[in-house]
Amino acid sequence: MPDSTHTKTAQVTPEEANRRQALIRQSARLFREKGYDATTVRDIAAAVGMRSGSPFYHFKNKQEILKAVMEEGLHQGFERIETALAQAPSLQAKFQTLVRTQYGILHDEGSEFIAVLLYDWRSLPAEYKQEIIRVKDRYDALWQATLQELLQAGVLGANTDHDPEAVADVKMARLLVMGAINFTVTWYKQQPVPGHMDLDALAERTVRFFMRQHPLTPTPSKLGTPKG
Amino acid sequence: MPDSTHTKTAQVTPEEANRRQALIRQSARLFREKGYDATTVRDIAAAVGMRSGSPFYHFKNKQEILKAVMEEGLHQGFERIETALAQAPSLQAKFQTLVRTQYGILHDEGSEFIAVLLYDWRSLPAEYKQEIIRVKDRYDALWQATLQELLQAGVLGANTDHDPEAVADVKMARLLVMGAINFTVTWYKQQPVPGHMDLDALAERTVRFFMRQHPLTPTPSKLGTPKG
DNA sequence: CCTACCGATCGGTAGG
DNA sequence: CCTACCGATCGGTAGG
Repeated sequence: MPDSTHTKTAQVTPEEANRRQALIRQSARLFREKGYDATTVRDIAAAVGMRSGSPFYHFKNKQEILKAVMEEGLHQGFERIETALAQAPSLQAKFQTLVRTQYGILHDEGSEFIAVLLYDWRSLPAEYKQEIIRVKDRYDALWQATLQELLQAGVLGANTDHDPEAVADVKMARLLVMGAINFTVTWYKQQPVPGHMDLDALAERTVRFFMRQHPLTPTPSKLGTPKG
Repeated sequence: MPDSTHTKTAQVTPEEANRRQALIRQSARLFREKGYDATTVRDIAAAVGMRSGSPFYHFKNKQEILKAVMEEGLHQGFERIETALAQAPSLQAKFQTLVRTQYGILHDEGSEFIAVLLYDWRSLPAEYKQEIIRVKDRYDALWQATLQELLQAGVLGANTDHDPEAVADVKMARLLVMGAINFTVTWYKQQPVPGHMDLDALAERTVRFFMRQHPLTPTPSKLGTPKG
């Protein structure tokens, strides 16, 4: 239908971009639901009203669709988190909005991209992984910076007997906190039931578990500190 | 080779049990490495020195192999955790051994079963899921009991302004702590490099992040408590 | 547990 | 983007 001379690397029509976006969105939904391997290209084509071979007009192969889903998730997520952080009035609010935003990214309807990244990372070819990691590093850096501030302020985690400057400690805190939150993709499910814990409640409980209301005066450490 | 009249539901020879165990072990290794879907029955057969059709002498289908892998993991894990808890001299030691043991279960060589459960849960048919969940509930109960004690003692998490009796709080704490630990399957990798963080160090850092050395006197809550 | 095999599915392509 | 199709792979089975 598009009569433009599309040489694939040249410009794409807005119409083509739309179709491509539809494929990415529906693929994310299907991957999240059944997994990358269990989703066939035929499933994806059917979800956007195409015939089985047509997705390959937009993507070289199935793996490129997966890569596109993950990139979309990281870009959307980065923007959402950056915006949220910019509006937070305090350090405590930064953490709260970080957690709440991440839960939205993971669990909002139509936002299945990052869950797919978490679930189907193994299915991504090694070459593609490198490209995605580069974007993911920027995403993680937003977390890292905020968590470092929280550690320095002495309001994150159960103790203050760590060196708040130590990158290793900040990184460990990030991996544990993000791990706890990201792992909710395996057990949390939104439900429109009155008594059910919604994303606000989930975020509030998470924040309360990880963040102190008031800074602690450092307690004498009972565990030996390895060196230095 | 086995000349016994094996009617499949009747008794199995020790030799058959051995072969079955070998299939489970090698399947776990392959599933962990490549994922359930990406592992073929031919891969599994080759790993134990069988021909492609022979695993079906021991298992009705591929999904039953997955189920067996998960069951094996839960049984082994339950025993390891139960034993470890029984030997812990104090409440603090209980948490430390719980965390360290879980890391062993997730990352020890030859202990890929639970990682497969975490990674490939989606691939398990619904009927099988129910059976596995029954065993998993007992496993989680060991954690739940210990975490409840820790919350009551006021040494777990960043705050004490929760009701230590509230089951919902204990459950949330368990999901967050186990989530953080279980999520390490996505980023932690054992390496025999001198400077590399080993499982002991990983456990120590985790414990230090989640557990206070000394109980806190309850701080006045700044967040509104929803009801009651 | 092997041999020999099948039916179905699936990613991907040629040619318009 | 459709039509028509292919080559390969894969889970699973019959029959010994």
